[in-house]
Order: sequence, then C-alpha cells, then structure tokens
Amino acid sequence: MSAQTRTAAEAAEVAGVAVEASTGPTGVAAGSGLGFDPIARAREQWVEQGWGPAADGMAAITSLMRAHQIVLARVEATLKPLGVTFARYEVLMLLWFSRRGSLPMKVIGSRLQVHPTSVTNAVDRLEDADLVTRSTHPEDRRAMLVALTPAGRELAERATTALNTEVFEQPDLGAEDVRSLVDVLTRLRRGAGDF
Amino acid sequence: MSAQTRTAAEAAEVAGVAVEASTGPTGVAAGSGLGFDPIARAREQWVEQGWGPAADGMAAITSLMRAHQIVLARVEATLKPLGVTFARYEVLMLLWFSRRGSLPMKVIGSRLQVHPTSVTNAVDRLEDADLVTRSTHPEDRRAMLVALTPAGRELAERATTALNTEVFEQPDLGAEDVRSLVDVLTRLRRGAGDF
DNA sequence: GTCCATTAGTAGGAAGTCCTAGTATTTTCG
DNA sequence: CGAAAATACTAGGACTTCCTACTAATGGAC
Repeated sequence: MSAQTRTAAEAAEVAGVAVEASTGPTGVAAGSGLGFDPIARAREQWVEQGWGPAADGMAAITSLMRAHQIVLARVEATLKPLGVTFARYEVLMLLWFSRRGSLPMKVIGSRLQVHPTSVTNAVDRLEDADLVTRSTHPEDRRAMLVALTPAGRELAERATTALNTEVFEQPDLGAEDVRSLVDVLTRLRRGAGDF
Repeated sequence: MSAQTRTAAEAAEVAGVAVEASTGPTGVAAGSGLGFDPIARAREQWVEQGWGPAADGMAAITSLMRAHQIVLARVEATLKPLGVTFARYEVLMLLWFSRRGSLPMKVIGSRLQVHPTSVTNAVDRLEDADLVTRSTHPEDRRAMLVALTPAGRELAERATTALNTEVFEQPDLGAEDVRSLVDVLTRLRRGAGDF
C-alpha cells in the first residue's frame, strides 16, 4: 500500500494521458480515483484490434499481476518493521510447522516452488540474522539441514500475528469473493500441475 | 512453465516430507502429482493453530502469490525467444497504444504503477536494444519522451501475437472461471484504490 | 523579479527471482 | 568393486523491484 498509493497529481497525469491516447468513451470519470479501470480499457483495445479471443485471458492475467503487486506491497509493509521479507517469512513458517523444526534445503525449495539458489539466498540472510542455523544432514552429507533458532521461532510467531491481524483478516473483499478467488486459483494451479 | 515443472523425483521428495511433517490424513495421494494441495494444507494448519479468522485470507493471498508465479513463468517463457521480458513488453504496448507513439517516463510509471526507477531501468534496456528512443519533451525540459522505433513497433506486434496464441487464449481455466477471476480481482483492485 | 518548493528523471544499493556452471557426495550399474 | 550418473548445494551473473539521494527544470509566493 505504501508505495502504491497514488497521489492526486499522479492520478491527474494518468487521466490526462488517457484522454489524449484513448478512443472510447473513457472520459466519464465517475466514482473515485481515475474513474476508469486501465485493465478494462486494455481489454477494449484488445477487442478493437481484433484480438477478441485473447481479450479475456489478457485481462485475467493482467489483473492477476496487478493484484499480486498490491497484495505483496501490503504484506511487505506489514513485515518490514519486523525485519523480514515475505520470502524469508515463508521459510520460517515452513520450519515452524515441521515436526523436527528443521528441513533440508531441497525440501524447502520444493515446498515453496522456488529455485534452489533462491533458497540458498534466503537461508543465507536468515542465518546472518541468527534466525536459523545450517548443519549437514547426518545421513546425507550433501544435504544441509536448516533449523529454527529460538529467535527465529519467536519472530515467526510475531510475524504471523502481524500478518493475520493486519492483512489476512482484512482482505478488502467479501467472504464470498475470498472463497471464490481461492476456488478459481486452485483450479488454475491444478491445471498447471501445481499439485 | 519451464522452471516450474516438477520432476517425479522432486514430487517424491515433497511427498516424503509431507508424510514426515504433517498431522492430517495427507498420504492419500490420489489423482495427479502430489495428490494434496499445499495451500489447503496450510489453511488447515492455520485453523488448528487457532488462527481461523485469518485462514481464508491467508489461503487467498498465498494462492494469489503462487498463481502469479505460475502465470508469470509462462509469459516469460513465451517472450524469451523474442528477447524481451514482460516488464519491457508492457512498456512497448503502452507506447504502441498511444496516439503519438510516445509518452513521458512519468506517464509510463503511472500507468504501470511501478517506481520511476523501474521505468528508467526498462527504458534503458529498450533503448540499448534500439526498440525505443529517448528525447526531451519540447514543452518541459525536465521530462523525457519515450518513442517506439520501427523495430520496437514490430517487436510489440510479434510479442503480442505470441502471447495471445500461446498464453492468453490458453488460460487453463473455463471461460466462466476467467470472467469470475477478473471480476473478483477488479473488486480487490478497486478496494485498494487502484482506480 | 528573485527565491523556494515541487516535479521529472537518474544513480547507486539492497533484495528477490531465475539461469548456468561448478563441487561434493551418494547411488546405480556393469 | 569401481566408474558413471544423479543429486544437493553454492557461486556468479542477469534482471526486476523498491528505496534513498541527487540534479535539472518548472512554477508559485512574496
């Protein structure tokens, strides 16, 4: 939210250019802010160009990108005072939920579906902050076991409380929409082979 | 899709750890891949911990993050042979749709809702690739006008064709779900002040 | 008419993602 | 048993994002 809050001046700029560069009747500007949805506008342009069959898919994917940007900004703003990022928070929670309090790097990457080097990166920083420790796996000396420190466990709990109260319980969406969103995205993920 | 396709070995790893680290009856493994949804599992854990009121919001936001990751990977894989990234493609299309074929940096940032330095970065690379040109605005010497070159215009069209046929027309979702997704995300964006 | 606040853009840095290539260890197989 | 293949992790690089700080130019206040 912090970085994405648009100033009045910026909104005016955008509106001005929209008038300059648009063909359709977008100058209505009723409601709050711009008064028109840039993605709806792009969808119209797609149709005008003869790309109708792709218009809905374009709108869906563009909406997804933008929504991700908005939500991630909110999450990061909430975590910032605690000194962690969302990427590192995810690693902490994975460890927090694990029985032994430790997992191999490989498993972390598989669970979060990120590249092995991203795990190395995140664990490096968590280790520097004394939130996790690294040790070689006793039964496979190739593998590294990552374990929560007491400080890491405590931070995971505080971060979760912050996210729960400041973000997850305030979704800016009705309960119906939240469930519908999860349902649709679950089908999307399954279709992509996510699980 | 390329980087996110899970190998059988990785799936086995994940399943193995899931058995080790989970409490619920997740070992069913019916259907394809893992057989259980990590996000649904996380939601259950949220409820078990007494964080029920935040569980749906957590699931929605986590789903959004993951869906974004999947979709972005598909988009980038499609654009890669053309030598552009999605960030730069967005700039090209903004210019392509503009009347004069040129826009000030500021407007690009406002439209895409990214930081000014991100625009500088993208335009730097587009300029290096001779896809756009920079020139000072005739009426405001602080501002830079970014304009498409013929090569940039042509690439924008080829990239759009590729995205339309390979991604936007293949959403891995039913038409009903696509529209529902756009609707819900539109409400989310409006609630966040996006337009 | 000059001075100051605002605005547009850029530079350098931190952090995330991925990729390719490398090392060390384990497993497989002939 | 010993060589080859597979696996786990890390190093360095490219790219994106953001942030803070800076320069140049515009415009308003007095």
